[in-house]
Parts: sequence; C-alpha cells; structure tokens
Amino acid sequence: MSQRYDHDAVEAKWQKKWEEARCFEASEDHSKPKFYGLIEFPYPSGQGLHVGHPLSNTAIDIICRKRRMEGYNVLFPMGYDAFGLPTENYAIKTGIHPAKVTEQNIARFRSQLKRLGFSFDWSREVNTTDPGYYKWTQWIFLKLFEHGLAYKAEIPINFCTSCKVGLANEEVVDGHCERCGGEVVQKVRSQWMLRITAYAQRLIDDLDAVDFIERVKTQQRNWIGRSEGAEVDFALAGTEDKLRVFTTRCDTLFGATYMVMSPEHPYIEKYRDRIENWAEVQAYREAAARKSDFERSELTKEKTGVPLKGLNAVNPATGREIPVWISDYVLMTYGTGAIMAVPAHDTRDYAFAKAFNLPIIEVVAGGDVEKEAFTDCETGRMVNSGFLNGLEVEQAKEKMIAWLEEQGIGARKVNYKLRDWVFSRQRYWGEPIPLVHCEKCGWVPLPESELPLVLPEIDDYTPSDDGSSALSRAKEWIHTTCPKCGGPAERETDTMPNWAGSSWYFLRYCDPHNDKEFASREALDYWMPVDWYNGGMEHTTLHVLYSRFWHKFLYDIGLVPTPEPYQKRTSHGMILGENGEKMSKSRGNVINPDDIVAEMGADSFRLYEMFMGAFDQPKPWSTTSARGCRRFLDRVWRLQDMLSAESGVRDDLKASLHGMIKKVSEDYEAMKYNTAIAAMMSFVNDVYAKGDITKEEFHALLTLLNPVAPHITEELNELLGYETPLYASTWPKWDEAALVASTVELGVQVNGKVRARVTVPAGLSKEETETQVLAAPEVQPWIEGKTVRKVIAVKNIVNIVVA
RNA sequence: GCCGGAAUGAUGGAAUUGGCAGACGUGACGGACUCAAAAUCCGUUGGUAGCGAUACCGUGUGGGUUCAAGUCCCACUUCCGGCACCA
Repeated sequence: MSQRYDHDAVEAKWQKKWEEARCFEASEDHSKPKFYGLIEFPYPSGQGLHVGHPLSNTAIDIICRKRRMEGYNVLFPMGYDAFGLPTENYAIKTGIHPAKVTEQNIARFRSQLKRLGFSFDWSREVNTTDPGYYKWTQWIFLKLFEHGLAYKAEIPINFCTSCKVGLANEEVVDGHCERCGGEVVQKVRSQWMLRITAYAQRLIDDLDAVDFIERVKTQQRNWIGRSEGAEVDFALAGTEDKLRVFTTRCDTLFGATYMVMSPEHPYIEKYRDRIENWAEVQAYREAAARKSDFERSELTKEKTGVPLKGLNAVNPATGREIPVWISDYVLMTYGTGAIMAVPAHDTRDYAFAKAFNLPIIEVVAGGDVEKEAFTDCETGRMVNSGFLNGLEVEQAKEKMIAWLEEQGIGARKVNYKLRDWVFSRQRYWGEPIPLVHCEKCGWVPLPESELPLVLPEIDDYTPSDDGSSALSRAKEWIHTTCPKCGGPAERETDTMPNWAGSSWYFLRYCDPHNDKEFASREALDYWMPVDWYNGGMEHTTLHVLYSRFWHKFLYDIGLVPTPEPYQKRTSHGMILGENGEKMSKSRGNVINPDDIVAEMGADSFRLYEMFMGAFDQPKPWSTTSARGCRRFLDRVWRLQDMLSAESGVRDDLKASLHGMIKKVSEDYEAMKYNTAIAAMMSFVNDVYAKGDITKEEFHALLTLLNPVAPHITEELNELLGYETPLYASTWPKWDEAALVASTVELGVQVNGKVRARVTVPAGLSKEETETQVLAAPEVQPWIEGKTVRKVIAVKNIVNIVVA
C-alpha cells in the first residue's frame, strides 16, 4: 500500500526541485518558437493574496506549462506594481518608509505565490518602485514630453477630499474615489496631462487586429465613445462672433429653437455687458460651480437653466433669431461646450423646453412630439425643413453637411468621450516627474544621465494642506539648477499615478536587468507581443487602455516592434463569497488562500479554482466543493495501488484515454478548465470501475493533469519510475482513429421524442443506418401500422416521422 | 436610458453551437468494510403517477420557426456588470 498523500511534503519537495533546476526560466535561445504568457502583476497590499490572484495565475500557468511541453520557449514572469496609496497611507500612520513596507509586503506575496507552485521565471522579477525600474518609467515620460504628448494644464480635476489627491476620470466611481470611497469634488489645479485623445481613433481601430474577448473590446469602444456628426456655427445677433456647436443630428437643424451653453462657456464673460440679467446668470453659474460633475449628472430629473437676455443666436437654416440659455446639462468638457437644442428630437432638450416653455418644432415626422421627443433615425421622414423635406434621416444628414460646408458655416466632425489622462498625483509614493521649472526656460526635462530622479528621504509623508504632495516640503530636493541655462530652478513636486509603472512592465520583463535601455531591441523583437494576457475586467478602461496608448507611442517613435502590446486578452469572473455576495471584510465572507492551502494543499486549491465553473463567469466559493477536489487527487494518488501487470495502453481504455487527451487539450486552450477536469475525473472513474491501470495509461493522465496540479503529478510520475520529470516531458497527442468505437448507440426519436436506443456498427452510411433502425425490433412498436413519412439520421440521432 | 452578460435539479455547473437535457463535483439517501466512528469503496438521486416495465411533464415567462429548440426568431420578466444630461 502506498503512503497517505501528504500534500505539504510533496509540494515542498517539488517546489525546491523546480527552484534548483531553474526549469521555468525563459531561455535566451531565440531560435525556438516563443510564448509569452502574462498575468497582471499584483499590488502588494498588506492583506496578502486573495482568492482572485490564483484564479488568474493558475489559468495562465496551465497554458504556460502546456506550452513548455509542446516545445515552446516560454516567458511567464512575475513582478509587483508597488506604488500606491494604501502603502503611503500606512506610512503616514506609522512613519515607516513606504519602501520598507513595500519590501515586507512583497516578501509575503512572493512566498505565497511560491507556495502555490506557479511556474514563474523568478529571475525576471520586477518592482515598479525600484529606482532601477522607475528610471525607465521616467525616461518614457520624458519621451512623451519631448513629443508634445505630456503637457501641463489648468483644469478642473476630480479631487478626492479624503486622499487629497487628483484622480483620473477612470478612478472616479459614482462621485467617489475608487480607492478610498471618499467624496470627489471639482478643483482647478495645474496638472500634467497625457494626450491619450490623440490616439483615440487608433485605440478603436486596432482592436480589430487583436484577439481580445468581445466584452473587453466593446467596453473600450464605449469608453472611447466615438460619435460622428458636424460642427455648426451659429451667428450671434449683433456681434461678429459665432457660437459653435457639435451635433450628431445636423439633419434637425431646422428644428433648433434655442441654444444652450455650459455655465463655464467663455462667451458668458465676453458678453457680460450685453446680458441684461447678469445677476441671475452669475448666481446660476456660482451654484453650478459648487456642484461636482457627479451632482450635476446624478439628478437626471429636473432641468435647470437661465436665459441670457439680450444675447440671441441666428439659426442658419431658418434665419430666425433664437434665444441662448445656460444650463448645467451642457458640459464644457465635451464638444464645444454649447449645443443647438432641438426639443422635438432630443429627450434632454425636450425636457428643458417643456420646463421653460420653449417652442418645439417637429422636423422629422413619424412620432408624436406633443407627447415626447421623437429620436428614431430609422423610420422618420424630414418635414418643415426646406430643402431636406421628404428625405430619410441619414440622407438628410449628408445633404445638410454638404450645405453647411458650401456655406462655410459647418463641417463634418468626430468627437470622442475619452478625455486626456490626468497624470499628476499630489503624493509622495510615486515616480517623481523628472522635470524642473525654470523662470527663464519654463519646464525643462532632466537629462537622461540624471535619471533615475530618486525620491528624497523625508519624515512625514502627509500631503500638504494646500493639496500639494509631501515632496513640496523637501526644500533641498526641490531647489536645483536648470539643466538648460544653469539658473535656479525648482523640481516638480507632483508624482506619477500608479498606472505609470504598469503601462510598460511587460516590456521590461523581456530584458529586466538591462541598465542601458528599458529593454534591448533584440529581446523585444523576439518576445513581443505578449501572446496571452489575462486579468480583471476592472482594468479594461484603465490599465489596458493606458498601456495600449503608451505602447502605440513607443511604436510610433520606433522603440517597440509591434503596434499592440497584447495579442490576446482574456478575463476571469470574480469569485464571490460562499453566500453569493462579493467577498469583503465588512461582509465577513473572505476566504484566505493560506487557510485553504494549509488544509488541502496548493494542488487541490488550484484544481478547485479551475473546476468551480466557467472561467469568465462570476461564481460563489464553496469550501466543501473544494474538498471534493482534494478527494479527486486522493483518488489519483491511490491509482498507484491499482497498477496492472499489463503494460501499454489497453484496447478497452484506448477510446476513453484518447478522448480524454483530446478533450483536455482542447478545453485548456479554450479556458474551459472545468470541463477538462471533469473529463479527467470521468477517466479516473472508468479506471476504478475497471479495477486497474497500466503505467503508460497512468503516465498519460499525469501529464494532462500536471498543468493544474503540478506537485502531486510530478511525485506520482517519479514513484512510477519515470526519470524525466513532467515539466520536461512532451504533451501527449491523441489518435483520432482511436476515438472511433466499433459500435454506436443511436437515440431513436419518433416524431421528435426519444423512444428507443439501437446499437449499430460504426461507420454505416445514412441509408444503411436508416434501414437498420427501421428494421430494429425496439423500434417496431412505434411504427407498426403507421406510415413512415420521413427519416432523418444525424450524428447519433435518428428521427422517424410517422403519421 | 444605453451597452454587455446571465437565468438549467436541493446546489456549483455540463450539453460537440440546432441533434438522446442534467456530464463532472457538492449535498442527501441506501449498502459494503468496521466493535464503532471517520476515511474508503459500491449504488440511488429532475418532478408527477405506478409494485413494475413504463407514461406524462420539465432548461425564467408568452408566442413562433423546425423532423428536432436550453440553443434560432419575436415580445416580456428578473438578476449581475459597465457607461450615463457625451449633444
């Protein structure tokens, strides 16, 4: 009898062996085909790993282990995205330097990850807070600056009142800070911005060339929010000025009965003297300024606004004067900050017109504008619209654009919802922005020789009361000389957001110890692009979009070989608590991976996470189900007591074995890990029913199971007497011929209902099958005395239609 | 409101993409082993009726297409994600 399966001993043994053999380190032999598998490097929080990390990691670990067995040179690296607020907040509280906290947290993460047996290439570990790494983050920033893609702007930013830090739009969730949940308000600050909008169209277009799961593509497209339309100039009566608007419905121009400007529109100040109700206007603007973007958009109900008395616009289509209003439903940050209002065909304009009794003119027939706005573009026909009358909406748009261009008062225009990326953080624990401000020369980049610009040692990490970072108090560090003129200059005290280091880390993995370049061109040519990248959906509009943008920029300036960083992007579903709710400390339903590993071992844990359900769907945790996975590994372990005296693959197991090889091979590739594992369970059940297994059959099973449960399978492989460890073995191939059984059981339907089963020899033609089935005794009771109208034989089904 | 995803036994989930619904696991029940328990092994387990073979019903709801629908079409309901006054 074999010994009991002792997961601790087995797993420790093999983890040590792998480390000593360095068998998962990527080779620099560039003649072999490569595979670059990637998972999002974790933020090393104080809490350690949660159950979601191993889900993503195991999924790609399986693919990487399989690829190695298929002969690929595999790069599967790991690192830490370690700049960020929780560490800094902890430092503020305790006074311990964030670098020190980071180091401790990384040590914990590393040991947890090693305990789970992932086949990472640990020799390539990166850490975004290491000056040797962030030197290159700063370097790339300088390249962006050099090419005009980094600029400083006075803009209203999202400001978290609790973190005292500016946030990108992507980091604001329901008017609250994504990280701490604090209230977010608008604050005007001078901020570094990255011109991601310059890449908006390419970020959409190039999605066609990559293999991302569809929901990632759609979500990115929606976030970028392309919309096609036209810009149109409306003359302001009695002035030389034009009020420019953006519209997607220029076909409805004849129906524009008033205009609305955002309360921040510069024309309001400009025409202050003409505005007769200035006090009222000013009061409205002040009230709007006090509201955050969130408040302004949250209360979708009541429309508010004030007319600008004394200022009228002229509808260029009708020549009529129409009033100009201001309202906070028009955003200064989109389009031109002003709109033409067509209440008959826009629901917001309709609500506004109803609230303030403004005229509603129908210009697209087909709805009932007495009741509601008619916004359908498919069925309507133009009316009350001069030269557009009778046209369909799409035709009318084209004709209107042509007319506008001819008149010189408008043009085709594409707008995007995507905004430029607010890149400054008023925080200590981030990459310093390597620029200095000189009175004479303005913003001057540091020369490359001065990189990395290292964070200075300070005692107090708290942001300053004026909202600037703790760095603003490091006077010695701040005061420097201008690299250009040698005069006195000051360093930038804002740091980069934590998305900076993660925007290019996959490049560093290709050549992580290079101190001359961020990565050698040779390494990049060989390894890039990432072949398969798995990560969370929450990063779709943040990290994935940002890193695509950086990568495209680096491609444009000739530093990387591919226009896209990731060839394939997949995403896992969230693991919920046992009660089906999201895991959280406050709900008290958090599962700690350490506990599970201690109880049943890393292999069982990995196996369970892969077996739980569809990889991309959310699914609840169940510790009892996890124990079922442990039970399966116990059954596999005991197969060593069931070794047959025979050898080779026996005929009666051949179909079952090859079926399993095929199923597992294909299902791994499709991330259908749950059904792959079910197939192996079925095979083991077959073996138990049969009573014994040969060494060769067992070895095939172990090879297939190895990517999911690497430790136990290596141990059994060794116990079986195989000298080559599984990690150095070859992935098995299935034999299609072996899959064909000698007989097939057909389900026989009569009028669509299964009535009988008939076993016939395999490989019969359709006609022969039909003849045999109609003659089969099991079928007779159902067709006797009836007319057989039709017989359909498909796959394993024969349907007989009788009357 | 818009864009995605989902709804299948007590339960997590399968179903070769139109072809025998419920694979595999959990739980439950029964049996074997044991002085006993645990562990293990072997069964049973969608519902209703029947001793039974069997019959009828059954994939959120209502219609439809088809020899055949969990799968396709139309109209809904509920839940989960994302976006949201984007002109």
